[in-house]
Amino acid sequence: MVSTAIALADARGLEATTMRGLADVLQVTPMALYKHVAHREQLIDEMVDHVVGAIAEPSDDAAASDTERTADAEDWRAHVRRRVLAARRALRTHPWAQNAIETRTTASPVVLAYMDALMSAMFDGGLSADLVHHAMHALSTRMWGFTRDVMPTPTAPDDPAERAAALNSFLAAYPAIARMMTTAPHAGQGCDDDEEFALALDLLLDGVQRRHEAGWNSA
Amino acid sequence: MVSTAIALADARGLEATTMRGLADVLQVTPMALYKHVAHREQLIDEMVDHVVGAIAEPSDDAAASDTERTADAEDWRAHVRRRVLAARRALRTHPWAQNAIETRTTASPVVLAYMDALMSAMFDGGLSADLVHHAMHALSTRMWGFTRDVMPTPTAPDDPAERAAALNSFLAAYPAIARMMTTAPHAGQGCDDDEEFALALDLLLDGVQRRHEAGWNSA
DNA sequence: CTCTGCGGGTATACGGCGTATACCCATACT
DNA sequence: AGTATGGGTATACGCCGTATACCCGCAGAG
Repeated sequence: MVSTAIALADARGLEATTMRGLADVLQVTPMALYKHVAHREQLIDEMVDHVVGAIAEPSDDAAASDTERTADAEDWRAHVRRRVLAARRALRTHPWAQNAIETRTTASPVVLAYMDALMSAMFDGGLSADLVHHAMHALSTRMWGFTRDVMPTPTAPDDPAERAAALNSFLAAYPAIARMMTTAPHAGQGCDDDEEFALALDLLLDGVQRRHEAGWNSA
Repeated sequence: MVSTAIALADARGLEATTMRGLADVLQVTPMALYKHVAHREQLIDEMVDHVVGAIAEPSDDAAASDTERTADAEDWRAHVRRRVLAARRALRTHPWAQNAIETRTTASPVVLAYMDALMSAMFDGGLSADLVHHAMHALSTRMWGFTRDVMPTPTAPDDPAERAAALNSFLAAYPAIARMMTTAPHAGQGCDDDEEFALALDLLLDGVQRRHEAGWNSA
């Protein structure tokens, strides 16, 4: 049932994954579902658990291939990075998971286990509890491997002339956006989300690492 | 009407801000609302615009008091920081705004204007289009001043004995979380969200600045 | 001064949703 | 042989967003 729900959400989104719709797919009465979950929210909880549980633990092999192996204490950064990228891979086929995860109100054991693994990698690297704490907050939902698409652009009109006009007034109204759109290397086509994500992640990990090396603490 | 809707959402959440409920508050038929908005989503669009529009532009005074004034080109970082913290202040009383903003499917002019201002501060600081682009992605939804609370802990049972037992097994199951909870400076009471936020923001801005100074580009 | 268009309100109704309550039946165990 | 029970069904309630149709008072045109 949970996997059917996941398939349904993959195909049609979380909104469209209703009790009645799911029952339909399962060729069953809506009320039958309530023999297995208490309510829709719990169904979603279980869907989240399912996909989060499927995040692969980075193996030592992967570790070896990813960076040359150095002292264990130095590895926390690569370890965290791999874990987060693994999460990204695992959740990539479940676009609904982002909203689902972010709207859960309490963390399940599976979720806690993932966070615990992340944190213990940092502790193993010698980071202070203080810094680990701040690092987790800074990572925030990025630890699940997704970023919000933050710039959904207004849809352009169909008519070419109108479109050109719309584009022009757009560029005039938002000069900085215009400048970025027209001069960034990838100008025109969409950007590489994976690269984007990795860069942002590295930015954060860099910062944490630097603070760690500087013996930083929050006081 | 929009401001009533905002008040309602402030008080009872976005979910509870239904057409019927809002109509009720306004002492009007539900259908009357549809003379002013095409559908609920548009109402939410307007609510978002309203609160985003209220984000204060940092004044030069604020700038002066925040950092000693240096060459304009050096100011981008402080400028962005102030703007984002202003956003945080403005949206703080509207907890629903986070979800609302993140679920909009196209950016309104007000939203675009805010992003444009952020980006133009960076351009003024001499950052490359490439870097500005990446910086915006890295900032992501943090540019609105909120962070997802990423660690909602399971609720503890009421009975003290049970609670202690639950806590113990919790600590045993998640050693790294346990270690952080018990040794981080703020152990026990909740953490200071503002400080947390500012730190994460600084981490990102630091990273961007360093890359800027290093003449970084994505190729 | 009447007519008319219309901005903004109302009444009713539809189809969807989550889910409470009550019933029902096959199988597995005593 | 009798019974508890896991998993299915039928029906119904109250909520939601919103389509459609009506209505009324005022503004401005003739």
